Amino acid sequence: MTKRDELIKTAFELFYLNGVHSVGINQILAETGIAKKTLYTHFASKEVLLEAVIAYRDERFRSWIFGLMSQQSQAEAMVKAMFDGLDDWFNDRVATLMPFQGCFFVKVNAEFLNHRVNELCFEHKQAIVDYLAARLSEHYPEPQANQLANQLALLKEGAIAQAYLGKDRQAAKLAWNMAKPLMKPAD
Amino acid sequence: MTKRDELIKTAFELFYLNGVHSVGINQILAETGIAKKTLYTHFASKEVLLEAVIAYRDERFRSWIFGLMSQQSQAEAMVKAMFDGLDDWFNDRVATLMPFQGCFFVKVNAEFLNHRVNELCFEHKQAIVDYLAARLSEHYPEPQANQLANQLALLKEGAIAQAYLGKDRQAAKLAWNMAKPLMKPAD
DNA sequence: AACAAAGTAGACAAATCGGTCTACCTATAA
DNA sequence: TTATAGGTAGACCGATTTGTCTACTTTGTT
Repeated sequence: MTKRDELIKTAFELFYLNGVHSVGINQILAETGIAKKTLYTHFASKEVLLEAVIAYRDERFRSWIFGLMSQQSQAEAMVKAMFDGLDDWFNDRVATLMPFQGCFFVKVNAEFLNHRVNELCFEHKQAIVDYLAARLSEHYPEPQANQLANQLALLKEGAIAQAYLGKDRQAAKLAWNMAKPLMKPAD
Repeated sequence: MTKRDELIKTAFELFYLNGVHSVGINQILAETGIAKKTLYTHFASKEVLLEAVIAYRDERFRSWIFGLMSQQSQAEAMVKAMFDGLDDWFNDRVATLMPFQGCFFVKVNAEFLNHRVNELCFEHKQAIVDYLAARLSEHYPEPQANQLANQLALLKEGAIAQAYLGKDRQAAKLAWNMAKPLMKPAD
């Protein structure tokens, strides 16, 4: 792992747990044992580092969840794979992600206003809705496929919120119980 | 309005928009025109001020939404009142709240870890689930009433998340569409 | 009238922030 | 061999942070 990757990974862990503004550059350096100059040769500023961290988490999260969903060809099985994946995440059975501490993008988004990172966080969420809509459009006519994608995205966000702040680690199962009847009409 | 209340209100507005750690004490003082010493006679620290701000928002939000829900005696009408209220909130038709910028408690919670404010944010969310469960227990047997309360809370959190980060101001309507069939079994 | 509480204005301290810089040390590739 | 890139250690800068303090003024109550 390059120094650059080490910095991104450690910065993500600290940002995810404590928030972006609570974590100083010096804390990241102390944790990694990397010199300050090295950080600033790879990243022009803390903000640029944060953008790289967002891209890192985005890639990791999406390839994980899309990997699960892409293994299923049927619409209902695909959606179930998503909620089963969330259930694994909430209960710390996903090694590739960190121990569950809510949604990183929701957290980062909360600390900024009218900022570039807000757009990056939005794009992550939008990418998931887009994937859902694209997959569902093979099994449902429009505009049902699109509406269903939005319903499922709402259930997914609700599950994450309830699992984290609501401390309900079973929230993914509850969400799937509500999602299942929505899938019935077609498929 | 006392100086103390002015400080709480302005601090809330700034924290809500920009995040707690992004807003300095001096910024709150400049906005209110109040002297620094006055702030520290009312609040021992920024943290104590934040706790007062959380209590302020908690009281405002709960009395608003419970006020809407308590006007309805039927279970379905009560729940619809909640989602109608959320729809008004998302679309800035609620004067008593601020222009919609997501959930304050979710945002504050994101900036802290293993901290007293995390507990206060949790308590706010729990109070709403508790109210829902109590009202529903008059119309549904246990454990259905309790499960329904958790389902509705998940839909509410999902709607807030989608309305804010997902930029879907119609999310409350979508959530109510999913909530409505859940109410049918009894009532 | 007098006293206590609450207010203002702002200097100040100590710590921390992001970011720059110097001086030196590898490692690799031309 | 030698140049170039990437690395370390850490002093340093200016700005900003929370919080304290002094000196003075206003306000309300007894």
